[in-house]
Amino acid sequence: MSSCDTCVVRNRAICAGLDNAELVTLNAIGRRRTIAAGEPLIWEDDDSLLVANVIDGVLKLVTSTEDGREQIVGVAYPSDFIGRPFGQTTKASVVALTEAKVCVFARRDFDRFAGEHPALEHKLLERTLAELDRTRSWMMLLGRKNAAEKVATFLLEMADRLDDNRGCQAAAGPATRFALPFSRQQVADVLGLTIETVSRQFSRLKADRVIDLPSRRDVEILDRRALTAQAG
Amino acid sequence: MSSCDTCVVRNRAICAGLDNAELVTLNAIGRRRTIAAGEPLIWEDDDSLLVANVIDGVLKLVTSTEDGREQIVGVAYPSDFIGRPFGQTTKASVVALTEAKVCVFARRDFDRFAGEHPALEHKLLERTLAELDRTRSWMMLLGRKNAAEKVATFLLEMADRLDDNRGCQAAAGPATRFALPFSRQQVADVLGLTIETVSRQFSRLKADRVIDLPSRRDVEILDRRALTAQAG
DNA sequence: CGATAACTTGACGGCGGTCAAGCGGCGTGG
DNA sequence: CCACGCCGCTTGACCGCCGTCAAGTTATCG
Repeated sequence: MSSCDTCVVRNRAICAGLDNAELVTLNAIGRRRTIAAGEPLIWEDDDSLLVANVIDGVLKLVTSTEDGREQIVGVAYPSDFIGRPFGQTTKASVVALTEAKVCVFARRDFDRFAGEHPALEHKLLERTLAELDRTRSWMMLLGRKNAAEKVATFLLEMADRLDDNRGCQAAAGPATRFALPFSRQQVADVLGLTIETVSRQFSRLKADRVIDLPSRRDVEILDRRALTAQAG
Repeated sequence: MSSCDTCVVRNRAICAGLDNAELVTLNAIGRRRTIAAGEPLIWEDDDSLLVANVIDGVLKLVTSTEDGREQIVGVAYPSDFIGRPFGQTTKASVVALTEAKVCVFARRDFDRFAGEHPALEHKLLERTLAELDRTRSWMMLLGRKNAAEKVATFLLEMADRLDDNRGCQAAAGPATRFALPFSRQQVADVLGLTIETVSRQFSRLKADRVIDLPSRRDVEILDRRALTAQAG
């Protein structure tokens, strides 16, 4: 049963402004889909056929050059919107990093629905503006920060973003311990580094007792102050 | 006289969807302003008090670290929208690169007007989505391209973007000769390089007869094919 | 014509990329 | 239950690109 009634991101996603009648209409043109970790939802340079809301899980937006270099240009968390409405082609592939649940729409249907529902477009606009802000601050990181600063900034951002999805745990501020949804290679692809450099920076931070790495995917921030100081 | 009637970007900016009555209202809350080259319009971390449409000229959006490193995160050309509606603070300063004419609005006034005019919000959404696409492809450049590829990509993009503003010259395709609105340092700040590296890449391209540099600010593309090949 | 800022060019070194080997956790199969 | 292999990750050695520092050159403007 794929009803908006039971949707866990009902009040956070762009659907938040819609009334029940509108939700019924939206429900009729969308459908839920589960994507296994590592599976793509949208291919780079595809005709932009799909858009979607993330219900659960984490996905990456990635662009690559012909010779195989990759750059992760965005990460989508629950309640985030993915895809490119009102456009011809998407410039990035979307791939699930964890098992993910999404609510997908054919772009044509979504475009039409959006055109008739300004409240939805407004939500989408706010979200897009916020994403643009985040992307721009990431440009600063890519263009002007060194490896140590990149990794420190990354860990702090992960603590913030993953925290948002811990549900109702007393709005406890940023997490100090979390499971990375990224492999080392994917961290490298986010930061514009190589896997070896990322690994060395992680090891250094662990040796300096700024973080602990209880397992490959788990991170515990031991000294947030030190990490912030290194973030540039 | 600052009327929309005579506005040269009337049909390209986000105002394009508005009828005459709406324009009168918009006209009432906005005013034209001229900014000298090098002068700021918006300061980083300011309360987001202003938004604006670019009428003429080129402006940079720039973020900087406490220790003075700069990264240009966007460039605004005529008909582009600048500023951050619906938000608290802006994350970037806006500074004119050339003398610039803009149509400025108090953010509060603009937010209200936008809320009442879905057609305007729709235009703004399309524009923001396009800017996000461009920004993401720039992340690829910053994170994964080397100096030669960065400079080649930059020159090709400049040829395209500046071409858009040559007016009605028979839609002649990308320009082969143009005046950079950037100093060498600003090119470096766009590409995440140093001024010396930019200068060396320019010199190399000139020596290889891929481009000519008739003066400091002027560029002529002699061998577009070679430049494209080097863009990665 | 001189002062100043913008740019170019050269010498050099370090950060981070490349290549390669070693490690370790986990799943599979004997 | 243990042996084995695989894959992701770590670590080391080396080197090249590009940043840094410094000097020289060219435009621009009083």
